[in-house]
Amino acid sequence: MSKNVDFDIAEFLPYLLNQAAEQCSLDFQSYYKEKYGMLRTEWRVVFHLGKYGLMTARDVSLKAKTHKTKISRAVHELERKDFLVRETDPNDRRQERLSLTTRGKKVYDDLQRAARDYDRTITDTFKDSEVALLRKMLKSLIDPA
Amino acid sequence: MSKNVDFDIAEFLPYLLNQAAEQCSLDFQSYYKEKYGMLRTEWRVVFHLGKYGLMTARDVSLKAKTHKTKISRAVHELERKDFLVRETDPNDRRQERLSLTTRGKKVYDDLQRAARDYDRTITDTFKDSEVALLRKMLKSLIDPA
DNA sequence: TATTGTTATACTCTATAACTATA
DNA sequence: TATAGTTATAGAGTATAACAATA
Repeated sequence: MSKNVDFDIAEFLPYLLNQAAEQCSLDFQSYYKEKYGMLRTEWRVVFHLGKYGLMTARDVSLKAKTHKTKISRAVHELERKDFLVRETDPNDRRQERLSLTTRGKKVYDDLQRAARDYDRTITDTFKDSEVALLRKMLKSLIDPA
Repeated sequence: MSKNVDFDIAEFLPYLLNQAAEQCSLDFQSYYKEKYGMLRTEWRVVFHLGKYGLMTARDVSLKAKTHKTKISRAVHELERKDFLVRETDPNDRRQERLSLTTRGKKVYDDLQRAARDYDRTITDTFKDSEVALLRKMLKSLIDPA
């Protein structure tokens, strides 16, 4: 057999992160998927427009750390569902100013509340200091300094 | 605009978990993908067989918390790549006993070392107690008590 | 030449149902 | 009837290159 008997995949961080992310993703998906038929990138776009107001696709792409092709498709779908509108920037006609429709804003308010509730649910069992540390560590894993 | 100005998707746990998981996953993928052409479920199977020796697909499925259809395909691929062999259990001919080949064991040893190195790399900047807490919290998110 | 956004394409991953063969 | 494993299929997510329009 192997000499490295102490290594345990069940303790391997990429594995734990993947399982935890998948679990939480599935849980929260039930809000935006079943209620609004949205996909992951779509609610991310909605969240950004809801929080920051008018943005270009590029802005969202940078903020959400999501590739422009994903954003492009999500925007297209959200427009089709009447959750956002876009208008060409007259000063630079390559860009489009994206903003939520009234309907989109309602969806944002609803989802944002659901997100906050869900976040509370899963952090409930931990101390505030522990949750703060968790977030800090995750951010550091995402963006190694 | 919205009244809930304090909600920030950049602090939303499912979002942070997903980004961190994706980042780590990509990093570690370079080991098993580029070197051995393996996919995620494949190295998970290799890791389990490497650690626990002979197992059935069902055992792996339970241990790895991975659906049997994924395991089935991964096993098929690993067999094709000559990383594992299977033999029907004579006592219950529905089951197959899976085990790594000599080649598979070498791959396991190599990947396991790489995994440990990678795990050290990303936990290096944190205190041991912090890493322990991180793992504990991730496990609790995966399996809410 | 560079940038914004789109389209095409391929690959990976996930989820589910239907199936086989055995028990 | 139940279980181990397979196959088919669709949906979701990701990655990249090539492109049009504009700057």
